[in-house]
Amino acid sequence: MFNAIRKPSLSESVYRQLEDRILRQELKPGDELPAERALSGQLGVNRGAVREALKRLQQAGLVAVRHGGNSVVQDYLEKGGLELLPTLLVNEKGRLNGVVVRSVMAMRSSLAPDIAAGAARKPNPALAGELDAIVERMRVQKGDVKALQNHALDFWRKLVEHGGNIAFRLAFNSMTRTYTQVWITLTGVLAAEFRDLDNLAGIAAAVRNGNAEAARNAGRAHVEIGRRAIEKALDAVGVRED
Amino acid sequence: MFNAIRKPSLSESVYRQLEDRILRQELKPGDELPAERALSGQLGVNRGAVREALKRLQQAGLVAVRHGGNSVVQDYLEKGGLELLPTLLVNEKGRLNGVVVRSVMAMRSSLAPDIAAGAARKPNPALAGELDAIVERMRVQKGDVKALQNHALDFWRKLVEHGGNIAFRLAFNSMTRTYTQVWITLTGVLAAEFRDLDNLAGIAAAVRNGNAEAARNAGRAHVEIGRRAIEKALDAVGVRED
DNA sequence: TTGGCGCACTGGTATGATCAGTTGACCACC
DNA sequence: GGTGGTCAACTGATCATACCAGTGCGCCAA
Repeated sequence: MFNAIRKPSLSESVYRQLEDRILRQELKPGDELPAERALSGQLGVNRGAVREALKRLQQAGLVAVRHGGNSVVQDYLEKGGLELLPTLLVNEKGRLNGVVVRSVMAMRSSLAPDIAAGAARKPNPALAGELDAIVERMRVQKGDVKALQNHALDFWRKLVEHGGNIAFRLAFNSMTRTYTQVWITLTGVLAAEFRDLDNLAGIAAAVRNGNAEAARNAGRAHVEIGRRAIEKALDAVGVRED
Repeated sequence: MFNAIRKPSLSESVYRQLEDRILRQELKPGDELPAERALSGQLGVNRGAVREALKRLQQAGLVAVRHGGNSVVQDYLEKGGLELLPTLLVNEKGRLNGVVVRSVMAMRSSLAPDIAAGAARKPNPALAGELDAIVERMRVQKGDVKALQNHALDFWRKLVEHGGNIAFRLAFNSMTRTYTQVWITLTGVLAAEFRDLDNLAGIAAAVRNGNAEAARNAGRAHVEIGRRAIEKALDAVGVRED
């Protein structure tokens, strides 16, 4: 296959640059940004592009725009949302930030059991059938880790789609975007989890019977496999505990 | 005290209007928006304001903007993040959406125990002291539910700030924004939780000793009180289970 | 000390022109 | 019939230049 060519717009480039500088702490909370006119001059773009970028930064909680005064950098730890995770995940050199990886995996471990339980609150043979089908495909392709990874993501997407919890679903979207950004890096590390078909089958069975507790336990056991694998990998690279 | 007066900008108004129409399903996924020039004409604002709003909608995952073609409404259930919760929480008449409330409370129940556990992973007497101080203030003001509500939020904010998990922290920000939007409505409903100082004190003690499991259990017990209260209130109003 | 005034900043809004990507109709070719 | 080229009519993207509106400061008179 071929990859589509995407040319980022000017305002997109401006946004990325400012977002990066703020998240990398080059611009600290309380700092004032240059005036829009000055910024557009320094960046060599028209003022409209700068304004579009500033509006997005404002929405992301990274800057505060005040009519009559300069824009001020905000503390993303107090104002930001989960959308920031993909950017926070990698540093300026494109290397993974271990602390952020740990955080995301911990959050996944918190939510996954309840996502599974939510989908299994009532018996749902139709959904269980779809889940079983995915597990079966994984069983067939047990040697192809990349295929397993795709199927695993599909499995959880189905669960969260049918759980009826919109907060879980929106959080899942943010976490998926974070995850897919380091997709290839984690393929190998999470292989052990991808091969744990027993717990996935257990979740499917629990969904069929409407056994929320069984789904919760199987879900917890499943994602803990991946979490431990990540911890082990991070320890090996020497990322400190906190 | 007095409340500051804020006059929304044009692009803000445009954004709100389009966001609302999309989240209320008036504009469905796949629908094409009018051209920017047409939209600015219909809304009676300049094109820049429309473009600034569209950039924000794009960032929120609500529309896809394509050079050469019209912008297309996206499925927020697939593309949106937690930032959408505050808007989803209330319908066109300003009434609470019970399904969304349930979702948020469920997510809170998932995260809170692990947030408490994260803060208690290692002994932290300093933090424990601050937490105890908050609990003590709550004990003194036991009759003032609004004050209790503020202190409870402070308590959890301190926990999540010191837990070292950035994903929890960013999710907490989104949930807090959702929560504060219906602050007064929930004051009375959650009163029972606010008065449960025993579990909060238990969390503080666990933080002091570095007893993560104790913190997790106390946290779970605490938020479950509020969750059950919400469920009861929703049932009374006749919001169906799913 | 207080309040009013004015200037010099800032962001907010408006307009009109031009560049650039997308689509579909049309047509000449093989 | 399928291929590829051309062109016109859309669309968004970028630009330049005004002017309106809010903020903060210094100044000065009451």
